[in-house]
Amino acid sequence: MPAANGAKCPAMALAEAILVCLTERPMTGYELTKTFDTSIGFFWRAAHQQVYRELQQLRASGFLDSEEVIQTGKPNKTIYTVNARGRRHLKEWSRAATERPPARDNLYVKLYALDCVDLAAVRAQIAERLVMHKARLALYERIEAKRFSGRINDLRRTGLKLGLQLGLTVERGAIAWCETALATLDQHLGKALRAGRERRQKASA
Amino acid sequence: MPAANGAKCPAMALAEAILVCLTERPMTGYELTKTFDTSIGFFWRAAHQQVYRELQQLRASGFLDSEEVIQTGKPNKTIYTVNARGRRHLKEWSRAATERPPARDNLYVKLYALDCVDLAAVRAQIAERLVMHKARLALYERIEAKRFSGRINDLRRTGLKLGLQLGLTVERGAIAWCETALATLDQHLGKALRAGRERRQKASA
DNA sequence: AGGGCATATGCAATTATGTTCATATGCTCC
DNA sequence: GGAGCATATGAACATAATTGCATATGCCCT
Repeated sequence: MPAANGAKCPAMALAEAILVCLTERPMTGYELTKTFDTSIGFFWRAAHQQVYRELQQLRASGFLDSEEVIQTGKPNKTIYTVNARGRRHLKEWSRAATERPPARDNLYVKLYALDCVDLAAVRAQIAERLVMHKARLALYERIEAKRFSGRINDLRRTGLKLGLQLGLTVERGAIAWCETALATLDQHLGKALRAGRERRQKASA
Repeated sequence: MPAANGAKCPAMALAEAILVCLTERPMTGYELTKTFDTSIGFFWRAAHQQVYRELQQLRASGFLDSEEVIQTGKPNKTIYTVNARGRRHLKEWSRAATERPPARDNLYVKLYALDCVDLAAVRAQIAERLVMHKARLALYERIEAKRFSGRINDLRRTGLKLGLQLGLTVERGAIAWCETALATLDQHLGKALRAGRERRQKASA
């Protein structure tokens, strides 16, 4: 299989997510992995095994240069840098249309057949989501206040700010929805509880 | 490999998405495929090949009963029904915690390194998304008006309405964000245009 | 002395998802 | 008479993502 393919720009976007991270600064696989746990990890997750595998492929494709750094006391590390070809590839890839990916959220599937699920369990799952969305929102707000409060001129940070704003919008919407959903489900659960109490009273009468 | 596994409830949720569809009514693979193009397809997509493959596995796992219907003029069809075991499995599965899946949207990756992309192309992609989100919102609003306007009592339709409300929230947020993003990018593109004009004027002077 | 964590990397296997190709009939439209 | 669509199904291949296993050192805490 030839490594070089100029024209074709397929999906496989973990590769591009890594390239994009490395345009900020050269990094090791280990550092990249930590990035996929935090910043870019907000919308794209990858385990360290995936990162290392993809790095090798990107180097084989000629998009990355690598430099091994000998260390004492710790294992040696390899620092990867996006080269000119990698940057060209990224710009080319950015021109390809982006499809909106489907949500593929198990919670939505459960919602789709609410009469077939364990209602109390699903309620609890939505409550957990609410906590998570609130935590995420608080985090995004902290980042906004700390790093994106003033006027922003450079393009790089403009993109990051837009991403952050998208995150804020998504979390706020999700929080509002969770609260509505919990209220709605509680009505149904209350009904079930009352019905259960009545049955038990009749039985004991 | 044994088909029966009571305790284990792994991810693999296309299977559950199909089960959930079939709890509404028994269907053929062909009908299911159409469902994955519309209603459940709003958040979970699957091609007919995936659907047929999964149906066979679900039948092998003992979650579905199947009945072949001989037809003339058209190919014969197989109608699948969720049996008691399938329903038990679904209820059991509904109890497992749901992780929020990562967005994995290429557009966000491009946003993440806005200084490395083709800015005009990305702007155009956001504009396309805006059109798509507006169309989707309009569709959801039509569905809401037609099928979920009055009071809803049964659990099944409550779940669907909650899903619809989530969709409305998501699309409205996305539309607002796209409009902000386009305005922001236009400032940068305007700047670049003006700079280009100045360069050309100096060159011709 | 042993447990756990941070650093640093990677192979192998499995699961999940997506794409290409294949088949077969009858209808309608041009 | 051919193009294209609706009906109806599936094998085989290809890509992507997750999970289990594996290694190695130094530090801190108990």
